[in-house]
Amino acid sequence: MSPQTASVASWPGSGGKAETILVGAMREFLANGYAATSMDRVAAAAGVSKATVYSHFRDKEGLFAALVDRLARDKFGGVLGAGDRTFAGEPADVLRRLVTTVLATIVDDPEFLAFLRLVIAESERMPAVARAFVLGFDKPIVDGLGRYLGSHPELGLADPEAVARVVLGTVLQQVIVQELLRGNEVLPMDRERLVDAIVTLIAER
Amino acid sequence: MSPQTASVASWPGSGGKAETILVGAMREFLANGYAATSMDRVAAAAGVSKATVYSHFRDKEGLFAALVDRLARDKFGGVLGAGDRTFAGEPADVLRRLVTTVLATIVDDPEFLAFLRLVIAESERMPAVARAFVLGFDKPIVDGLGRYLGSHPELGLADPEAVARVVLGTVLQQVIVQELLRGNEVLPMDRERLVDAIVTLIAER
DNA sequence: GTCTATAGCGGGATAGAC
DNA sequence: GTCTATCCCGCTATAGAC
Repeated sequence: MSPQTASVASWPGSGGKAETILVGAMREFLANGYAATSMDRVAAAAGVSKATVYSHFRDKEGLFAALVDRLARDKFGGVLGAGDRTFAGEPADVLRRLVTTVLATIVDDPEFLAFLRLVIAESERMPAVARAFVLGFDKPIVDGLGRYLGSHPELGLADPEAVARVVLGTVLQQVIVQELLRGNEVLPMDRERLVDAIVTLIAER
Repeated sequence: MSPQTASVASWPGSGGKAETILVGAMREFLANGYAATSMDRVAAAAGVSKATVYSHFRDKEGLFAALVDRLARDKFGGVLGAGDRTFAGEPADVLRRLVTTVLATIVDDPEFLAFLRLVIAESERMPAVARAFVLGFDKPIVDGLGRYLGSHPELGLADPEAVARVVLGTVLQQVIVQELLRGNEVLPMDRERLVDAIVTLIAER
């Protein structure tokens, strides 16, 4: 309906407050998690009263669902936003570009990191959110890269889709262990070494 | 006043209730997360009164810390428990055995899965827990496998430690995407294909 | 040590004025 | 639509009996 950007935009009939509330809710939920976030804090963060929050969203779960929907739209576009150019060129170049881009997109975006943590944290109680994350984030990468690798028989890959999982895993490991779990403080690993390693394993020998 | 140390206060067979309380707390915290778990539910799950819980643990945070300590001891031993035999033999065999064992250890243990989810969920508010997880789980695998790969120059790996991260990432990806995020329902992938893929990439070509 | 009972507070959600 | 004020419940933590 409304292809919105990240800036403040109006929603027909809402006077723009739903947007303000969502922004406040985003800060609180991403910082504290679902259970530890109170509707009082959401209202305060948005600069409105609690009753106003409830006039725009049915309850806490409804607000959270709207927030997840919004974050999914905002964040998933960036990863494969380059479109057809993402999977164009020599395998080594494509792999290096894809891994570097995905890593930078997540690691350098604190909101994306907090979003990932929140989705994992609530995956048991909100499985629909978890599935939406897999469909919007993991599936495009695995499918796109799997098809690309499969279309290059000179790589000699018996199971390109499984290899795409290895690539995705390399990225996820860096994001989760080094960033979310603060592994950088006790078990450092530069992104560049990881990129070199995965590119070499698949396309440069 | 009471036996309130940071470590486990009693053992099975010692007749203590701290053990019973920890077992009840484990079920509740692993199922509901930290904030959504109430001390009433912990007491009920353990079959004691709330005051008894507070006589053995200073507060909710202290109980949680003792629980994490306990889970770390119980779970981290299993992964590399085989000891020296873990990194003995031909690279392809070692890799296949290691990945298969670690995957089975985590995926087939709902408690380990819930523990991992909990550690990620609370990693922002409890960074010490996150670091302990990295040191107890990731570091032994990365260091051990990295040294092993480095001691086999016939594999032609320029950066064995980074390759060890790729292996760890392959495992983590399967655990997080397929199990925690329920990817199996929308984006299936068998463990065997993943194991074959990573072994082939590193040691069989 | 363990219980029952309760203090004290903050949570989600709503009523009613404007 | 938006506010203030409030209801009612469940939470953490403790007091006091035994």
